[in-house]
Amino acid sequence: MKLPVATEWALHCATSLAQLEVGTTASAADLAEYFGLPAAYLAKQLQALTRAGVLAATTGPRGGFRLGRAPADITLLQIVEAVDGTSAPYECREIRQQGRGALPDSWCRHECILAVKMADAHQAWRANLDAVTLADILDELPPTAPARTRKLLGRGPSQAH
Amino acid sequence: MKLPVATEWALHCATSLAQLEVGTTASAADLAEYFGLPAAYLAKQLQALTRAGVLAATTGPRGGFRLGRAPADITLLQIVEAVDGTSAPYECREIRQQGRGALPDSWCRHECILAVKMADAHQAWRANLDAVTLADILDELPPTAPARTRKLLGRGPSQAH
DNA sequence: GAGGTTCTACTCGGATAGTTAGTGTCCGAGTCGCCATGG
DNA sequence: CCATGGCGACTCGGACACTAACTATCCGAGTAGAACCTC
Repeated sequence: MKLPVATEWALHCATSLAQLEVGTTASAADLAEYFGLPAAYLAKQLQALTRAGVLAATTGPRGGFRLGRAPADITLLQIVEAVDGTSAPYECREIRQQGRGALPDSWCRHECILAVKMADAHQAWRANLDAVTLADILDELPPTAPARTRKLLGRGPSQAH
Repeated sequence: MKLPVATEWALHCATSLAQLEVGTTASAADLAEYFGLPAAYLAKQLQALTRAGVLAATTGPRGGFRLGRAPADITLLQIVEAVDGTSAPYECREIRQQGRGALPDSWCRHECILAVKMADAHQAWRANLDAVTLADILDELPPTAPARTRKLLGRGPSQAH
């Protein structure tokens, strides 16, 4: 059971984008340079986050990614499942109904107790991540962090003239 | 994040072995036929369970696997981590200290808050599985299940003469 | 008939190939901003 | 000087190779049991 490495990338990128002024964007290349990551592969993950509604993408010059919802409405679970998928790690293949010792159907009216317990644990994991929002994360950062992030990463909308 | 298919095998094999009389063993080939699984690969997983102390192995004729401890002292977590390893699914690679936006060391005195939250969720998952023992599972099975399992799978110690 | 010995067959255990999912990369479609041009 | 049209560059989006882990398999070391032989 191993989460993709990109999970960490997604969490940090979302946290950084949450620190920018509303209306401000950062391109995939900017974020890649900011964290020292492969740009193309990071872009792939940001696309997944966009499909999930966590981020919103704008094309063209001065375009890039920004948060798709308010930080208080984005949970860590949504970010993790956007890049890793929503399927449960334990998949019951009903081996109790296979082989020489296959149980009769009458014994399988209820779901396999082992699968239930594994699903319960997974739900506990999900609930734990779903209880933490990006707003909660921002509260834990040093007060000077947003200003620093904006300086190094932020890029405001067209402000010429 | 995906658990190996062998996780289900391990859980069901341990549950079945827990239903046998004490002193009774079942070989890897027996269990493989009982569940309709590839024998050699299943044996590899049973070896892992043996290394973890969940099972105990006996070689030679009439040998095989049996529970290494009392069912009440074996938790689902021990079985799962025996086959999947104990490493956490989320591995923090400290990308906050890499790239253009690398944070200074003074900001990294505490562990990354995101890594903490991910670790918390993993611990919740582990605690959930560690709270369920094989004895708990046996209590949930139909009363007639152990007799059936013993009949189809069990193979008592030498009873010749 | 009893004991010892040998032998066989069965067990686990680790080392060796094949296949799927994650990782990394590339190129193309679309869009916004800038610049030159004309009024 | 201002409005407009065209152009260019930058952006995301999806399609194509490469690597690591899980899956599957084989053969070898060790041991308990049984058969056999001897006394």
